[in-house]
Amino acid sequence: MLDSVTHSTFLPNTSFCDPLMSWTDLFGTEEYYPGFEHQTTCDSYWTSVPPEYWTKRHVWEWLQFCCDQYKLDINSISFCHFNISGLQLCSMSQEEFVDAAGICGEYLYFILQNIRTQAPDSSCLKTGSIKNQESHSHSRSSLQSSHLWEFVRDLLLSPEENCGILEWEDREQGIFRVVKSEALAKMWGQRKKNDRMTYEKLSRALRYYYKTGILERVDRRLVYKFGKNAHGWQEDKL
DNA sequence: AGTAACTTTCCTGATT
DNA sequence: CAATCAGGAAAGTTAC
Repeated sequence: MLDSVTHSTFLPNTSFCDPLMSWTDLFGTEEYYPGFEHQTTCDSYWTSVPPEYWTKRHVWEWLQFCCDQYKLDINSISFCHFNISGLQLCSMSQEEFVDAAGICGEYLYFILQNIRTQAPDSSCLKTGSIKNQESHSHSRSSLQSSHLWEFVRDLLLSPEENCGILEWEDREQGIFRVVKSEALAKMWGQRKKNDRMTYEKLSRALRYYYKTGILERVDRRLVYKFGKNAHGWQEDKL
């Protein structure tokens, strides 16, 4: 399960202050978190907000991020144990992490402790502070590294940004419909800073996912289904 | 620096 | 007819 994750990935010298990773990337727009950010396209970094101040939603997004980033098995995580604020998260012992997420719990605990020690670290704050966000806006953003299927998934899961572009056809089975194809393409293009994106091209990329089991073919126009290798979309796991 | 994975671009032809 | 689907091919990009 964790063969792709070696312990060295989480050694203390591993930086969790990745300067390419923004708070927005991890936690979405400021609409959810009016207390943290005030710029619409802010690029300040998530380490600028200590985990103690995270909301439940932040905690959930962080778990998802860890699964995506470190290839942890999302199915081994009991999300109901993590329906808690950042403050509560920080008060959890390593044993409690293991209880809630098995072997992944150990890694999650370790990652969290790294973030906690690095979030107030001056070098992180220096590079990650809101004041310095302008310089980062010119650097490579991990927005560009987000995969298409994750972008689609996250859009599906955030009605505020969705604007009726995507909608669930069958929530349990992970079947969804592209309602506004051109709008979807435009939004994807926006994320990739590519104004030549079209639904034609986007759908070609989606079709490649059939091969890898991220998506499954549905014999209906503009309808797709998450495959067994897609994760993070299931309602009861959120 | 090299490679593999992923995405974009373009295309031909089929289907709705 | 216009939009979408299916993939092949190849080039471009990103992550490691």
